Amino acid sequence: MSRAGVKFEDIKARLMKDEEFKTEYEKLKPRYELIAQIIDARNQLNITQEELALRVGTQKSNISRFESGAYNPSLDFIIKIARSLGKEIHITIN
Amino acid sequence: MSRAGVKFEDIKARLMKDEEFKTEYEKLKPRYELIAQIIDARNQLNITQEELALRVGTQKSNISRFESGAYNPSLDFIIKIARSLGKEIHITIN
DNA sequence: ACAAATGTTATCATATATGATAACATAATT
DNA sequence: AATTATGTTATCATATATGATAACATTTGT
Repeated sequence: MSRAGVKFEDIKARLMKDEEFKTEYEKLKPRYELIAQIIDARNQLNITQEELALRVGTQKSNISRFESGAYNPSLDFIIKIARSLGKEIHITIN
Repeated sequence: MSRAGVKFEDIKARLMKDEEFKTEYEKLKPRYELIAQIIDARNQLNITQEELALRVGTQKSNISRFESGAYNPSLDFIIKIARSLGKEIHITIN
């Protein structure tokens, strides 16, 4: 159909990818937002990853791993971190 | 000291246990509150564990296991369930 | 009371989170 | 620039979450 350089198939593929990306992002959003809050809170308290690790009862490498968002933490781990920062965690769905 | 039947050591042990219980409960509270919300939402939609499992892409036994609170779910699992119920999940610390 | 639907529990296999240690990279301080 | 503090990445062992299936229990509806 189109004589221009861009083919529909390509556009569709691109849009699909955007959709996929959006869906993936939506799935990961809560995790990233949580991590951002945790990092903020740790910075507010001016404590290092190592100090936080100590309070949580784990290693600094695990805190770094968590803050990097590279994996899917358990609820307990999240709760422990929040509490170690003197924060309460609230989870709501709506 | 006391001639009564209840010994201080026993009272202390009891109080310690209460403290332990309280601490344990505080740790588990967010999990239970989340589960309660999930169960509520599922009931609102009038869908079975099996139907929810289908939407999540897992087995009904896993949903039952989750709703029973018997284990420590991953963040992704929680998010998937919430989304499958048409809900957004919000996690805040403060 | 019976049957069907729904929820629970047990079990196994597999994937992955976490604990733990060490090496490395980067930033901060002097 | 050199040292120290902080954060990152890699790796391994172990515990546990999850997928999956099946048997069982309980509730619901007729």
